[in-house]
Amino acid sequence: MHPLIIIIGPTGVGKSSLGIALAQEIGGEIISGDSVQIYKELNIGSAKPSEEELQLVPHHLIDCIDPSEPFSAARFKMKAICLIQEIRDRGNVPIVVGGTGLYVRSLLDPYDFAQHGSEEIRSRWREFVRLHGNLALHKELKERDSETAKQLHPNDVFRVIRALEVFELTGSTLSSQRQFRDDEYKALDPSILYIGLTAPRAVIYERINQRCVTMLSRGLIQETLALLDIGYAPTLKPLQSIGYRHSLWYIKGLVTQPEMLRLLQRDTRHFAKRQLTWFRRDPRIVWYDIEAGTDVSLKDIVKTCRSCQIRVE
RNA sequence: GCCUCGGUAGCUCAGUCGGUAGAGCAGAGGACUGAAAAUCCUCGUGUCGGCGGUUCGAUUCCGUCCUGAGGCA
Repeated sequence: MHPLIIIIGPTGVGKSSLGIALAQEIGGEIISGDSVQIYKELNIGSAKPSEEELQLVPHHLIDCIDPSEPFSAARFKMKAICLIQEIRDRGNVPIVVGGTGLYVRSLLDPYDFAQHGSEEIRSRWREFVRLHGNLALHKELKERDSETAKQLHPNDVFRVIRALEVFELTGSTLSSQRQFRDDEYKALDPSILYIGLTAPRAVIYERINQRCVTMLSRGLIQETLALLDIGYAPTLKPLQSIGYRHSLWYIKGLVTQPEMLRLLQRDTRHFAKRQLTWFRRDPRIVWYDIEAGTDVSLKDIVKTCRSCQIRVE
């Protein structure tokens, strides 16, 4: 048996605490599937579990990468797969907890991140866009990989450049390297339990609004200032994420604090909606509504664990 | 009580020299293969405050009533 539990869901529904409770219940170790909590120093804004919570059960891939170090879905996949094996070897149950859809999905479906990235190639194309515009860039891709070009909107410069980069690096098209269609979901091994945590939209939004207020009172802006003090550049990728981006606007004097809060709340809500869009179409997820009460969910989940032969104490 | 200015999409408002209306914000749906908390696409019918009148036709003009803000008593 190769037990694995995955907990996903929109931001702020309580994935972390469910993960911890479940890990304590069945002897699990947590692997974070979150693209921001992985960074050190980013605590308040990433809603990282507290020191005390992190002590309760073993946590991995959380609070472990320097904010200046580039990270990616590819690196996540590599590390997470090793960790899952190690945890199983220890006789524990790996529990992946996180809201970063691509990261989590990369563990379940045959995503091929084989082609290495090249910052040099990317910046060359970025310069091309600056000079000739989105449409010209898209045309370049069309000439090399019309299949992928058809799937990408010319304004999605980010992905168009990635496709051009892959072509340049490998000499073959991204479309020919695809191993599955995006709407294909591989059947899961019966010992994998894939849990989605959710709530009515209004509840999710209310929790988010409240959590943003709490983040500010806990010192989100001070945390961001401290990062700058240490010497981290405001242009670093992790500092462009929700919360830190907003703090930087405030610090630069672009917005007032009430305005910053408003935008922080709005962007977090939008983010939660995107997460739901991503996860909603995955038919393998078993959804639990937190309105039913987390305790009840936990009991149900443990029961489900037993019935699908996941080793439980 | 009188005068003035308002009452149009969930919110703030624009507009129609009379031919049933449109922006921003909020919201919704979707995409997603090495930045993914990123990046990107799509979506605006609402008794134009109520009731009458004029008109072929009124949200637009007139009357009246309700209602909000301000001013004068």
